[in-house]
Amino acid sequence: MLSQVVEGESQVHFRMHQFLARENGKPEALFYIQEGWACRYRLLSDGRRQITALYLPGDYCDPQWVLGGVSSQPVVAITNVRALRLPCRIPSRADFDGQHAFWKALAGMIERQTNWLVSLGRMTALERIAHLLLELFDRMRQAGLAYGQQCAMPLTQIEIADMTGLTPVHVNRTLQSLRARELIELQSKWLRIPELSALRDVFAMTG
Amino acid sequence: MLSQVVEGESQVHFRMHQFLARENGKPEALFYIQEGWACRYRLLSDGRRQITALYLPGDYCDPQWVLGGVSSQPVVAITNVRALRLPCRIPSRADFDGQHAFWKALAGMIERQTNWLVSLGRMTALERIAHLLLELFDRMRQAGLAYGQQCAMPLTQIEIADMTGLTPVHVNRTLQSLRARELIELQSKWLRIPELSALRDVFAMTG
DNA sequence: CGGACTATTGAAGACGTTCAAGGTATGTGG
DNA sequence: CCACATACCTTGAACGTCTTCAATAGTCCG
Repeated sequence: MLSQVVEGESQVHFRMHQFLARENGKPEALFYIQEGWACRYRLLSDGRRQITALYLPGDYCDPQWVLGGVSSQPVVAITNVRALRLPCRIPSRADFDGQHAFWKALAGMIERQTNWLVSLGRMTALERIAHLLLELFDRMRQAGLAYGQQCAMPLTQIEIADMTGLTPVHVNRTLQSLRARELIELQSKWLRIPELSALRDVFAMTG
Repeated sequence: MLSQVVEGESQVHFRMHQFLARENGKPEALFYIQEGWACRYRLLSDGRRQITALYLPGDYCDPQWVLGGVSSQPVVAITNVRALRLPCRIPSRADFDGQHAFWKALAGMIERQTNWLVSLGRMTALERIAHLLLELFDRMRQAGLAYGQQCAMPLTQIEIADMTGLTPVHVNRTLQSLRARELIELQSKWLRIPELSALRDVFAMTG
């Protein structure tokens, strides 16, 4: 149907490890993720990697592109991804709902990025990983992708390390510690949080 | 003159340690900083603090407020501050230049925040502080406030610690190391960088 | 001049890293 | 269906960066 292809809007697919955007290029499109996970990251010349954003179903990737900049960091698919390809500019003013939703999404991304700064700067390994898992579970729940107390968790421990600023070895030991305290169950890419409040007690945020 | 007070725009002053915004409140105004430094931060319940944004002359504080959210973090003046108080919404569409400049400012803040994630997550103390000082010098230069190879640097070592996720003690030792290598001169709130390229070589970024 | 905040120094200790090895899952082709 | 390769996970031991605690000196400002 032609009517579905409004302003170049169309559905696209990416395979695991495929790039949605490369660095130093003008992003050619804005993607509305419908299924799968992706992430933005930066590499240092000696191989150290820091993931700087995670895109889940329902997220725009990357919202800041509409502000007119370039994509200074690559975005890669963590799992297979199905997305809507949108024109890379501020949503039409006629579409008030869409515009409002988009600004809200951008504000949400900034808010999460700020929380992440606190996590990386001032939290211990245990707190960082608890914080990450809680955020992921919450976002999956808001996307309607949580089932009871569990949700999919496709990240490898290496990817968790690259998000939390730790080494894979220490991520492994920290996850074991969380498991031993019965705060999480995590196996075969599936996360279960028996008691949200118990996991939240791990870190001590004010406000 | 009445014509200078357009849409409630007016000049305001804040003294050192005075709040421009408190947490969990709807921000009442957007501030265009004309003079002085301010910062946004979060406190953990045990006293740990992480600064999550720094506002220098020429910056909007806080750009994300126009996206319609609440200010989830307090903003406090580091020095005395003189600012322009603007209505807290997206700049008028009639003012194309202003609008464009504002989006560029917002994009710049997001970009810096992203770089900060890399710094906190994957860089050593030496790299983090070199990175911070370079960013500050660069922003001061762009604001026309650098004189040759030097600029004002009103931050205390405690504030540097709260930005870089380190302890004040370690910040002190790391600064001494930078001084010993003759990469920086820093005394009485004044920073001099003899060779930008030498300081840049401290950290190894790709891209 | 006195008080408070900031900077500096030393020594001991903790958290996380590094290196290395072995074990477990997952997918692919024969 | 099994064999094999690759990636991921797990474990141990030694090490290093950064923290913590504590005490002293310096600076700013009323």
